[in-house]
Amino acid sequence: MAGKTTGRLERTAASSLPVAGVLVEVALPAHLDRVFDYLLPERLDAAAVPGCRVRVRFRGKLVDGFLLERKENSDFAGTLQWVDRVISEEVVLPPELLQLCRAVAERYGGMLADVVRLAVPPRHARAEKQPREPAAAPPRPTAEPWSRYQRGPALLEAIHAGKPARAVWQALPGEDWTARLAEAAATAAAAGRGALLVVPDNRDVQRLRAACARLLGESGVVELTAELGPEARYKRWLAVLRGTVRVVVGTRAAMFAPVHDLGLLAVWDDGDEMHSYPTAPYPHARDVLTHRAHAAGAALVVAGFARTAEAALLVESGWAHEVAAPREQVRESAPRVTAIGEDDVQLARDPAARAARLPSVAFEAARAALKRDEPVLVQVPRRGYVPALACGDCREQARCRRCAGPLALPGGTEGGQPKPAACRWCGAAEAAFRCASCGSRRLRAIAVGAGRTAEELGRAFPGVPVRTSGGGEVLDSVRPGPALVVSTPGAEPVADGGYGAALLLDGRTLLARPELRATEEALRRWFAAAAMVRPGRDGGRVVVMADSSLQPVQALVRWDPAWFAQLELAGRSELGFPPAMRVASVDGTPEAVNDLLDHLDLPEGGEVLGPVPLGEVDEDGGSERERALVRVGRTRGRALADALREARAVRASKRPSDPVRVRVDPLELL
DNA sequence: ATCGTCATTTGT
DNA sequence: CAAATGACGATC
Repeated sequence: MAGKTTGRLERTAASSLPVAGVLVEVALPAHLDRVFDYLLPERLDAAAVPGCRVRVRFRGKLVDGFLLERKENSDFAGTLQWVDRVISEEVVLPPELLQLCRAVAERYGGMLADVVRLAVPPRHARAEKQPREPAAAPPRPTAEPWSRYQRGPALLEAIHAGKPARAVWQALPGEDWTARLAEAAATAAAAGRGALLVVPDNRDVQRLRAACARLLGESGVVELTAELGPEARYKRWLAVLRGTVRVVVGTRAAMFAPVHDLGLLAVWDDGDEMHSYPTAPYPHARDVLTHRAHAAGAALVVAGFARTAEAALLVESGWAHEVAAPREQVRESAPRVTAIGEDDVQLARDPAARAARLPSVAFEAARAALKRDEPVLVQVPRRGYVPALACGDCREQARCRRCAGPLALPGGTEGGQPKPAACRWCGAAEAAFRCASCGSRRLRAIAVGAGRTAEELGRAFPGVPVRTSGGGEVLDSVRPGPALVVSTPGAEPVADGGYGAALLLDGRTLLARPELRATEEALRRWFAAAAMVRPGRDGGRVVVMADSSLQPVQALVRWDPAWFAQLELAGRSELGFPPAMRVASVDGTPEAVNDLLDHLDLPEGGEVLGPVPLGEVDEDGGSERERALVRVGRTRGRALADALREARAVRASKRPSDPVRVRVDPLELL
């Protein structure tokens, strides 16, 4: 190979392993998702370490890429281009990380370059100059707090022993889950291994990082999120890559973090859709961590106050053990939950509460908590989540005649007609609205959210401070003492000592949503809020505005997330939905979707559902999009991903065509 | 995608 | 007969 010539100037190739396999970092069509060979000049021989970044000429232009391997020969028949330069000797794509990226690309039928882009942050030269200090092993924390859970101490013991324990952890209501996960991470670190903890959002990252820092010291843990900014992000990522820090806390952006000697991976609240990466190939933190645990022989903890059908499947299939507290312990810790259905609604007698139109049970629960100087959490739908309605003439807010809750348009259609207005609290439909103050029959949409609810509640409890959290302004915590805390789901501030009561006002609407995961999602939000309320024996109460005969409501009342997750999983199995089946969605113009399906070599036993219109119809109705679902048995997932990748590659190699979006395990099916 | 090459069409 | 347009197809 040495002495090979180019047209103009002669260069000498490295004497040993002169061929470099390079993954180029440019947007390429699907059929070009592969490694390209280049010739390595002698002068770059020492610097060209597999895993480093290089610059090469591709399509005549200089582009960045990753040197994946060095070899003696190339299969390429044409003349190889030269590697232009080695950008940095830092090995940013070590073999284990490359393997992970490959596995994820295969799992999702996506392109390796797309996954690598998610896994390796953009380079920032200055960040590479930081010192490399080795991380010291911290002391092992006590496993005592975990003894409330069956198999809890055993889990920590396994983590310490470096065994690949796999657990679905059902956190007890009121549990300081950040402290528990920090203990688990510190246990791994004490054994000289690394830990990666993935949580839904930035606020959780901050809390969990602080909890870890208490056990590991400020330098013993690092946070990785997308919000960090290029330099800080790369700097911290490098510290992880170099093994300078053992424990990583982050959002989904951290799911590929190259933690050394992985001993523990954990995902908190895996039902939160923030765990799903919104860019191709749309990997999900739970799935990626599951794979990593398997590949690295590390322990895995899938945790939450609620439980997803996916977590239930991990338990049911015997892949993971359940780490949960005995029933008595659950009953001890849980608040008392009351459901108020459509038929049970009774307005409070208290004139102030009547003015705020609060049901009496909710009013009493709140008043009792406030009397004990405890804060009350009020969970309301996200702003703009459901457009509320007002009288079209006098602008007074439109009210349910049964319970006086706010009326809203549920959205969606029923028999071709838009659904009539319905109460946001009790769910009763209102087909013939008549304004209580002026008698008008006209309705107009208004934006109602936490602000309005807060105002109304304030009137019902004069003198009690009202705080709101959600939308642009999310509170991290509230001080102990009487207060009304109005929050949208997911934005609930932490209350030291817990809330005295929680009112979950969005019941029916949440449950009525058409999505596959609507029920699971509603229950997940309720559990998250209710878990912040003090135990029932200390007076803690939760009032949920939903019919007590519904299964998710029963699950909340009995505090049994596992039971509901099992039912949900059984239901999905019956319908042939994930996670019981492996499903991929194919979105695009009707032509594009059909074209891809034509090229698809469907795995054995697979079937195509649809395509169906995707709702969002264009102004002129011309370029509406469609979605088809492709479904195979759970064990055929890999075959489906391969078939989808192949179909896209064949399609892409032909003339430029409309793009299709393919998602394996999409969060929402329709 | 984007940029070549080569064939075909179009203009004078 | 040259310039302009367009269809492949390769991209190390």
